[in-house]
Amino acid sequence: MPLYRAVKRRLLQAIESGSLAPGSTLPSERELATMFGVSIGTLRQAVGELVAEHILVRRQGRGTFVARHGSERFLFQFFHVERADGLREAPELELLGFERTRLDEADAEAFGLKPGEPVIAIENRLRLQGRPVAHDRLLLPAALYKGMTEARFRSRPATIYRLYQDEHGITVVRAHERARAVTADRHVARILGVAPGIPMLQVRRTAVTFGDRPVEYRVSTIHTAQHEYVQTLSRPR
Amino acid sequence: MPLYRAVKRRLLQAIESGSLAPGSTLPSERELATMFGVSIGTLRQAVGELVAEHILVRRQGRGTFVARHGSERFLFQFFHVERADGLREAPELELLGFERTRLDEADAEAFGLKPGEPVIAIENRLRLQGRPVAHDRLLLPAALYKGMTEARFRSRPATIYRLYQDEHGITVVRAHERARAVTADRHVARILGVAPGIPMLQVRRTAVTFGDRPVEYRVSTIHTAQHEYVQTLSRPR
DNA sequence: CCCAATTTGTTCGTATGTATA
DNA sequence: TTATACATACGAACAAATTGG
Repeated sequence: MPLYRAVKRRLLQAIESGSLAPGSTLPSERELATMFGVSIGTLRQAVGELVAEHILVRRQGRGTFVARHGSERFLFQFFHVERADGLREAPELELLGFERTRLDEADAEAFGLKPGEPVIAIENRLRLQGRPVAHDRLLLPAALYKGMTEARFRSRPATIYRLYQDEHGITVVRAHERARAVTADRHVARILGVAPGIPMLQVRRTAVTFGDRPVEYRVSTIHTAQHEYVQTLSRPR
Repeated sequence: MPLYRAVKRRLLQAIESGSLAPGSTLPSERELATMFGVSIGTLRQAVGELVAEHILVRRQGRGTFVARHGSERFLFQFFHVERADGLREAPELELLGFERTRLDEADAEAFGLKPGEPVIAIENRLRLQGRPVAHDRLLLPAALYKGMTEARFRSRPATIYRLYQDEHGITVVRAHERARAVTADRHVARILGVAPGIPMLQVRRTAVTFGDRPVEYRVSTIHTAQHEYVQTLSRPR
């Protein structure tokens, strides 16, 4: 294995273990190079890959930081519903339900966990421009979110992913999504104020942290009459 | 502007202008560095960015090449419908229609071009596991696809994007997509053999080449009863 | 099968530029 | 202004992969 990859691994371990917390500043490149016993060029190559993966952020004149959630930009990366005319806005979120339960067969399959696993189930309504647009159902493995309470969830200052990170040390690094068209069931129709049976976009997302460990499973049901689900694809990795 | 960016621009211009064709081999790094009058490190930095953008491909011991379409991987990058159980397969494609027409108001808006622009309109049916799963309607600016005929389109050996590249020198570098749930209209329902009115996933894609110039507009209508639309999201750029 | 030439990959180190506090 | 940090540019040396003889 190349030396710079070994350095990258050690940095990644420090981040995953929490000894380098999100938002914290790394030692300077010169110091890190000395610590690891490599040249500054090699150190920069290791850091460069972590920057490319959005795990670190470099700022000229200031330093290198462990990336954290919460920026506007990041929000839109994981929530990219916008009005058909292209207007983007942060969603307004209402907590409709919060309960502790256990994974049933179907959810366990989709989540990649075992049936019976204790989970926290959360239900949200999202509004854009004041109008209800989406319904979310979240499942969180209870074992990872010790001390999570409805009050805490309700009173969080920033985004959900930021809450995971700040309160539970969980950093979402990637998410897999699967989309399909469904008809609105009575439950969702009532919550969003639409007629049952109309077509809705259903997005099932599994969010993972380092090592592809699942940390959140979410089913979003989106009313796409006035809004659309957007993304950009680039050439393969 | 940093020197390596100037070098990158010159390389990019050579690719866009066609003097470096897709699939061709670049001169060695040492030669390029001499040609551009920069150090090999600076040359490598310029090439490195183009590699990161998937415009060039480096192979140790062999050389550096201008990337081309056509790999299986690339296909899946832009066509990512798979069976609900996760099975992935290349789609079987049937050409249903091929005609020359002009952009109407609505399509022009979505495509980012002027109404009345001459276009080639193509209609396809896609099958997976032998069953009709999606309907595509493509619009191509006729000005960019001179000499395109139905016979040529029908007899292409590889993917559509590869055809664009080989026959018309058009390299698709990125695509923007907007998804929504709709009800199947009579036309699409008949083609896919489903009941009119059932929910379908509609994906509208604009494919662009260098400089964000649109080169294809496509509306896919996907039957998501047995199949799903999949993707992976990573942290922000 | 091995060798030699070629090409990219990795590592090193130094010097200078630019942004920030 | 000064100090510190990352950014850019240079170039040398060796490693690893590939190709052809």
